Amino acid sequence: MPAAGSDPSSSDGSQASDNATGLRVEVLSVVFQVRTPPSADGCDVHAALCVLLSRTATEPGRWSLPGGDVAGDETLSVVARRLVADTMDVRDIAHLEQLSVFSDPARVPGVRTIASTYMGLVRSDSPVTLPEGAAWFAVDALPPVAFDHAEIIDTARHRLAAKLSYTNIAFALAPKQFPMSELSEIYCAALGYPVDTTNLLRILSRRAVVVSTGTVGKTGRSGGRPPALYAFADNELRVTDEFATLRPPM
Amino acid sequence: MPAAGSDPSSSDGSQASDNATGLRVEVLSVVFQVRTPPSADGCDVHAALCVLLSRTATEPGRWSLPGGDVAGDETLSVVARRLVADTMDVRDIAHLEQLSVFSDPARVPGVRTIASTYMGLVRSDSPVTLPEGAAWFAVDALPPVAFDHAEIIDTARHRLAAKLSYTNIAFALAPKQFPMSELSEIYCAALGYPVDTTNLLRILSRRAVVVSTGTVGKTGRSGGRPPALYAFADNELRVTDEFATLRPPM
DNA sequence: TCAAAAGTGTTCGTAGTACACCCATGT
DNA sequence: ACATGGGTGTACTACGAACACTTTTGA
Repeated sequence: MPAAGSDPSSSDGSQASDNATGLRVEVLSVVFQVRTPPSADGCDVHAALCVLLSRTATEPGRWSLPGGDVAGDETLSVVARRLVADTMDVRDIAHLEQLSVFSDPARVPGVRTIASTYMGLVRSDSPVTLPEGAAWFAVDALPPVAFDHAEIIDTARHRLAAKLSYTNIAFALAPKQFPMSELSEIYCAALGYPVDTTNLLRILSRRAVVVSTGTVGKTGRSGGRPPALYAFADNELRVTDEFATLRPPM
Repeated sequence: MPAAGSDPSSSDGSQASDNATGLRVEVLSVVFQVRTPPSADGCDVHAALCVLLSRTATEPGRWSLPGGDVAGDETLSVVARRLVADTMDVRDIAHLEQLSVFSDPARVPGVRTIASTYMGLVRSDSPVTLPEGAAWFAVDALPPVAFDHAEIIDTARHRLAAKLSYTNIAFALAPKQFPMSELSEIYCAALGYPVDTTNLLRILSRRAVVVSTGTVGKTGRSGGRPPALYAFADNELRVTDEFATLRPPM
């Protein structure tokens, strides 16, 4: 009733102590890379969308997302980057963006913990070497994961799929230069269904998302015409199809 | 390096004390309603997208978003609803969803405060009576606002505009029943540009977002044919145009 | 019967899909 | 020369924007 409003400096002591008695804020990151999944036992050796996970110390047999508690005077996106670099040795995240906050009081046992989550993308040609206890998993073949991390990964998958269709977000999944067929495979892996390479080029060209570099690549293992190499016009997120409908007049 | 991962129970004491020494989590809500703005001084007495603000205690002359610190074992969306109800007497938020987390260490002076923000929508026919020190402001005519609240409001505006074009989110802005012309005004107010009523009906009908109720309304002040009344098919958020492009085959 | 507002129908442009056909290279 | 993969061109479809025209009411 008193118009305390949102002014944080007007809060009284009882709330501050509430914090001190057990509110924890953790940052979790869903790091994606399109790569050949680890368990290439036989046939399907194609590229797949993979997530970065590490063995959980306290819950044997379960895997969890990289992250940790908030500390220091850093923006949370900086915290997310630092934690992934420290625990996973992954330092070249090409794009990082916020996902939801997960705040269910029962999401983890013990101290009430709120998770602020992020999605990070690593280019497919980025040479990552993981430390012990860390691994990539195809999103379609996840191991048992801790707490609500499966739900968080699912949120990230859907976010990525949605943004592929109306932004240039794939710049952070593809190498700096690439033949269109490779980009098509990346889209296919991230979306989960095939994409026509021909039309992909047309769409991305019209929107000026992708430009030709003029150079050509090497022809593949079994002959064929050498491909033209393309590159993304921007290296940061851009919305390329803002209004699906209800566009402003003119 | 040690695979602490994201397991919160594996964190050590230093981080917990870090929390205790001054990490605060606040929840802020951007509550929108399409209504006639307060300062109807003359001509433009049309409906506008308005935001709910209250006078700030510590920063005289500035207005701020409703909110407060996190306390108790509640999900943050419940906290947001409770805080708006307690401080603004607004209890019928038809839709509430998360916006971003704002975590710049310098966003408010004093104790480091992370803001988890929400957007709430109130139906245009909802009869709200605000307490002293609270008021609606047209988003195009905001008063001086505290801290980074202007940025938060801007984020909410853009989120709302985007979702109007690919979801049924307008169900939470419109009355339960309405003539199409009224819905058109609501879209116009929220988007900031005129919307063709004819085409709006066609689009929303095809997507089965809006259905005819069979009933007709009263004709307006200056004659005219009485309008058919429509209603939204759902009362919760639904994505109606998932893939702007790159649809799955078939 | 005239103005005002609602509803219907028509035309047009454009983006995206599907697919056939042509080109360049290695073996 | 032929298989293999890359690139170009051409319908076809569908959705949405714009706008003219008809219908129904109150004054």
